[in-house]
Amino acid sequence: MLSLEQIVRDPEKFRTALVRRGEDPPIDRILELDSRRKQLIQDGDVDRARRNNVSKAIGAEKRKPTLEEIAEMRETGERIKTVEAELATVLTELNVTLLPIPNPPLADVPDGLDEESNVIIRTSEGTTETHGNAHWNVATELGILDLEAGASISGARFYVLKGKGAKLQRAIGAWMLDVHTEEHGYTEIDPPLLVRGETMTGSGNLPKFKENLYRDDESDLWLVPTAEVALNGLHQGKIIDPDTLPLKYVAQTPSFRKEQTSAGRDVRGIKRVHQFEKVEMFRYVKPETSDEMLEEMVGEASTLCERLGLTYRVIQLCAGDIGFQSAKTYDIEVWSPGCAEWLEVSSISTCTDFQTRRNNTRYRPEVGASTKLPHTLNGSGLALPRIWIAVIENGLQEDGSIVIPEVLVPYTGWDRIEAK
RNA sequence: GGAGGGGUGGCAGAGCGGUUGAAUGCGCUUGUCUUGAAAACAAGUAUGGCGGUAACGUCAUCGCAGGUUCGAAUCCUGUCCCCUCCGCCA
Repeated sequence: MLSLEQIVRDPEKFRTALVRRGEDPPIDRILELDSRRKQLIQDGDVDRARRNNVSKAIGAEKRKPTLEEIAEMRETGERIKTVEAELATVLTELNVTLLPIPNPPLADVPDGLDEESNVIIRTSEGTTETHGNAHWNVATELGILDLEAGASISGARFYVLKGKGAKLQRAIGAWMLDVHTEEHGYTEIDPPLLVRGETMTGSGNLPKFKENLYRDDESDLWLVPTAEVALNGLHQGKIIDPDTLPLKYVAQTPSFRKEQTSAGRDVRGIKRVHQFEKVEMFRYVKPETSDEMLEEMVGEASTLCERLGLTYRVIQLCAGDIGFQSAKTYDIEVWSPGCAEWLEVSSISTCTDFQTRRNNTRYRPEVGASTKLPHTLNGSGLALPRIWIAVIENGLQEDGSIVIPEVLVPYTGWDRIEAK
C-alpha cells in the first residue's frame, strides 16, 4: 500500500512513477477523499471534546447530570454518530482505492511496459546448446516423472515425481536450504501454508490477485502461492527489535497457483504447474540498506546456479514488468537444452515499505525514537521443478543416463540416474 | 466436538460505570552519587489521527466489531485468538 501522507505531500511524484508501470492511478480521487477525511475528523473531534468536558465535570463534581445536559449530550451523540458513519464510508473507500495500486518503481528501474524492455545484466559462462530431448520425454522414459498420473489424480498441470526423480527434488531443496542457512546466514522457517485473508492482503496478493489463489471457503483460509506470503506475515502488527535487522528467513514450501491467466502457456511438462516446491529467501531490512541487500540476494541465488553447473543470466525487469508489490526486480534464468529455452528460476525483489505498511510491521531505530517501516525483500532461491528440469536436461548423457551435479551427491547418495 | 477460564502499555499485573491513557513492579532513558561500574535516589518512558513553523492543543485506541448510557477498559451481544479439562484423531 502507498502512504496516503506521502501521496498528499507530492501527488505528481506518485502519478509519474506509476504511469511508468502503465498505471493510471486515481490520485485526484484520493486527494478528494483525504480532504473529506480531515474535515470529518475535525468535525467529530469538536463534538467529542465537548462531550468529554461535560462528562468530566459531572464526574468531578460527583453529581447527576441536569436534564438540559442530558438533552444536549444526546444531540451531540447523534451528531457524532452521523459524522462517524460518514468517516467510515470515506475510510473504506480510501482503502479500497489504495489497496489495488501497485508499488511505484524505483528511479533506476528501466523504462518500458513489457518484457521486451527488460535488460540482461549479465550472462554466465557456459553452454547454450540445444539437444531437443525435453524433460517431458526424457524423464518420463526414465520413469522418474509421471504426468499422466498427475493428471489422473488432480487434473492438468499436476505431476508426480517417482523414485530418483522424487529424491532428486528433495536433494536439491535440502542442499539449497543448507547453503542459505549455513553460508548466507538465513534462519529456516517452516510456516503454515493456509493463511488468513489479512495475511494475503498484507503481502499484496489480495485483493487484486484473488483469481490466482486457491481458497477454502468454509474456514476462510487461502493456500499460499509462495512462502513469501507467510514470511511476510511473520511480524505483522509487531515492532521488530532493530538489533535483529536484517532478519533473514528461508523456507521451502509448496506454492499453489491457479494460473488461470496463463492458460495455454507452458503446457508441456512441468514448467508451469498448480503446485510446486520453492525455496524462498526473505529479508526485513533497514530502508537505507535495501539496495545493497537486493544485490546480495541476487548473488546468493546466482551462486546456487553456478554450483549446479548451470548456465544462467540475470535480468533486470523494466517498470512495466515488475510484480505488483515490487519496486525493483531481478529475474534469474537458467538455460535448459531440452526445452531449448531460458527458464525463470528466481525472481528477486525489493518491496520497499509497501508490504510492511500493509501489515503494520515496524521497527524502532533507537530507544525513544518513533517507529519506522522496515523494507522487505524476497527472492526465490530457487524454484524447484524448473531447477529439476535444468538438472535433468543439462545432465543428459549420450547413453541416456543423467549425471547429477556434484554438490547434490551427498544429498542423493548417487551421482547418476541410469538409462533404461 | 463438549465444559470452563482468559485477552489491559516493551513485559508482568491492578482496575470492573464518572476527575483512568490507565495503579504498582520489572525493563529502558536521563540525572545525582562514584575513579569507573553496581547499588541507591530522582525525573522521564505507548501508538496513531487532526490543527499548528513550533511550543502546544485536541481526538482516538484496554483483542476486534456492534449495542446500552449524559458518560464504557468497566455493562450487554457477536466474533477472533489463547489457556485448562473431556472426547476424537495423524
